[in-house]
Amino acid sequence: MAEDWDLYAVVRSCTSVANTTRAVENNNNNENSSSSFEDPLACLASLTFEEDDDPFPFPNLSQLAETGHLQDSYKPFLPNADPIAAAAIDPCSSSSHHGGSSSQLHQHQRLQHQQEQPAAAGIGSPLTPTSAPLFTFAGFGNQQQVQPQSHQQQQTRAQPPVQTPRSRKRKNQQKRTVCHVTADKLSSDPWAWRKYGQKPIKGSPYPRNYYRCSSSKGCSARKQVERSNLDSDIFIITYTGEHTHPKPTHRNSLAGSTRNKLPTVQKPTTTKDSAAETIPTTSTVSCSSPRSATSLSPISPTTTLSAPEDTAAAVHKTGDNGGEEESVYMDVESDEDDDDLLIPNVHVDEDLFKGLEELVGSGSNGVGIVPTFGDNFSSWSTGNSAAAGAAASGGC
DNA sequence: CGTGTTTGACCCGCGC
DNA sequence: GCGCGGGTCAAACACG
Repeated sequence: MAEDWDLYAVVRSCTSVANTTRAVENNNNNENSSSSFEDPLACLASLTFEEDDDPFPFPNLSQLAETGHLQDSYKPFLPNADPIAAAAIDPCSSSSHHGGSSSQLHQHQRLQHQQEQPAAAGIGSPLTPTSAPLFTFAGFGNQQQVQPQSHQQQQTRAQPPVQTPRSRKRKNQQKRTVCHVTADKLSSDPWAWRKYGQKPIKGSPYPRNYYRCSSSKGCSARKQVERSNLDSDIFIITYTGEHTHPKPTHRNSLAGSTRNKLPTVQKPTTTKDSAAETIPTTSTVSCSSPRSATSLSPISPTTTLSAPEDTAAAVHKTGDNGGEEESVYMDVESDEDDDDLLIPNVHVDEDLFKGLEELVGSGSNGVGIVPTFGDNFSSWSTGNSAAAGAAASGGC
């Protein structure tokens, strides 16, 4: 079991975790972000974690891939991926995805546009739909430094990067990594995330969820998850801050993490138009948790799945898109100076989902098997919410 | 008891 | 300077 988990963890880690810093550096060296597209696994080389830090040294993905198992999973990330699918998830549209809503993202993206230099073709791809990286990994690989939007502003303001009492860094001052992932692959990373807030976003029917790393106190890593209002199948994950600790191998306690709470009917977050959907990125990731583990779904840690009504939709879309394009696009804003452990997208084996879907049935909520979003997404509708979540995030 | 989610209130960055 | 809106806090509650 443990081994199985490890495998998942490893795979996930490999697929998803990218060292921002290194990735950036590496990619910068390549200058040609597209290179990463061409070699989806290339990004793995830039994985962030030190061996010491990572209890699960990355296996030979290439080998795995050769075996075919991963190959299928990664197909989508391969160069030959279907362009159409790419278009579907066109990162470029990210700005549009948000609709005018997430201003930050917008700004961020705008900034990107502005600041992206020729060399930045990589993420730039997101700018060019046709060339847009179909998948996530490309994104990872393409992580590139983007000046936080407000750098300029910050300079002008000459505000000390001092944290406010609320430890709120100036907007855009933090490193940010934006990922676009499909619902079924939403969130999966080895870290444990704890939700600390949810806010309706103006202009977007979906609320934005705020998570902070709960693996370690004092860890400043945070992530925001919101649905694209243009494509409900796409989730926009924004990582900020850095993990100040190695990837969690296990959690001290699973209490609460595996709660089997019924989906709380999330009342519409006060916002006017907010549909109040909570994204289940759940946080909890108990990697070594026995229960979470594989027993349920080795899905991604904070996996997000689809909401009941969306469940089918999400699945369908996925299929429509060609299946699996994990369309994840991610761009990174970061300084190269630190060891970023920004969490990247994790790719969850599509086959797994397919299998689960089959088990559950398209219309079903997948009770007991496949975690699905509650009506509001705030919690797993299945009884295994936590487990699923754990699985999701921990790769268990 | 420890950890997680929910959610209203508050803080404050930012545009006007 | 003002107001909007995003980000965070923290109490209440749930779960194992």
